[in-house]
Amino acid sequence: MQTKEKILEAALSLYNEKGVNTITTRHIAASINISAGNLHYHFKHTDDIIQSLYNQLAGEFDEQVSEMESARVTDLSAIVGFAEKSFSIVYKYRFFFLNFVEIGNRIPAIKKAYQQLTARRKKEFTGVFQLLIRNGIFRSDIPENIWSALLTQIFIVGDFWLSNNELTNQFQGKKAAKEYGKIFEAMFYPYLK
Amino acid sequence: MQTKEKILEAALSLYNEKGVNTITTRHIAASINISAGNLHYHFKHTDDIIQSLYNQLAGEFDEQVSEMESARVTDLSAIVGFAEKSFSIVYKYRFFFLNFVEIGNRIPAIKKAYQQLTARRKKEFTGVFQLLIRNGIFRSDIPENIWSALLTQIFIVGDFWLSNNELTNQFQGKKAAKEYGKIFEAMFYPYLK
DNA sequence: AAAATATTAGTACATTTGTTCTAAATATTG
DNA sequence: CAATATTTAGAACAAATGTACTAATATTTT
Repeated sequence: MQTKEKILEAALSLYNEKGVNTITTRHIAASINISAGNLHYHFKHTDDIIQSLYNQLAGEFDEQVSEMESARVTDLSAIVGFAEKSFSIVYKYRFFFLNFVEIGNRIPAIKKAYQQLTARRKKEFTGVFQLLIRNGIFRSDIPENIWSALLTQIFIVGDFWLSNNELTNQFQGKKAAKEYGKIFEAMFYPYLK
Repeated sequence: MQTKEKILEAALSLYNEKGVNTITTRHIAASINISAGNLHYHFKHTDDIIQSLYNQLAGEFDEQVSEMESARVTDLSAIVGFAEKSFSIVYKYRFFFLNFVEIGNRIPAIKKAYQQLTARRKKEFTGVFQLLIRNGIFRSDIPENIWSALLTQIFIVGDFWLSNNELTNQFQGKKAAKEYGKIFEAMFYPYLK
């Protein structure tokens, strides 16, 4: 494996484990037995590492939105399936979501990219909702502004379930994604016909 | 005003404005024209300042939960009222909520206190839900696990609406609380009879 | 194989930060 | 008013951090 990849892999692992603010380039370098100088040859600035990891994350989300685009959504299970995939991406890159605001402020390009990604995902979800209403899965008596609010709720829960877990339940490892998956799924229950 | 109070006031203001991680004790001291040495006479450690601010925050929340306890909740407007109050407390101490996980990990006493507070608020909300079902405001055909999931959703949205705003909409000042208040209120809509 | 290029370790430096220490000034108490 | 305690400013320090620089080594190209 290339040094560059090794750095990214080690950084992700350490950031996830100890938090993005406690890990320095020296820690990352030491963990793969290279010098700090070498690390900075590959990534001039620490933020370049974080940016690279965000690009990975965004790539995986993009892929998932594309799948959603091309899939034929006929019932709730499709949404649940996408949610599961989202949750596992969030878990994989959890250090971002546990410090999202700070990272977004520190690296504006990340905030901007995230906004675009969110806009795209929102549009996708709106389409799915309309389809599920037409198919008689979702209630047809819900006003537009409630659907719109639901979308925001979905994104808040989708982005911050991990933070809630960290602060309260502290389910370990993949169990967290599983438990919060159920909570996420329950969001749709009262909208079912 | 006592120096100690001045420090807390300045810290809250600067933390809210620039984020808890970019502000140092020197910044806080400078902003009220005292020396860093003096500041550290009043607060030996930086974290003592944050802890003090958390105690203030928890006090205001406690007060609000107590009100909820004693109030006679007969319709949704009561919940909305409590939510508004919560939202304004969150806004007042926004730096916490924008970095909650990190602060909680850095100062375990805060995490612990927050968990207890959350437990108390959850119990309170559960009581209110039951009342509203009995009063025919909420639907009576919702299974227990869905109510329980709703509670968690409520706390996630209640704690992280600000983070979502920071990352996406960026409503300024009190407008943010107002807009997200609407989104919060909408959470209850599909549960209404 | 020689030359050019890329990669690496190690050192060094400037800055920042939390905190401690000292001595002066101020306020409080007897 | 004298003694005592509190508060304050300012200097000083050690540790940490990001990153630049240098020289050696390894790899690739010609």
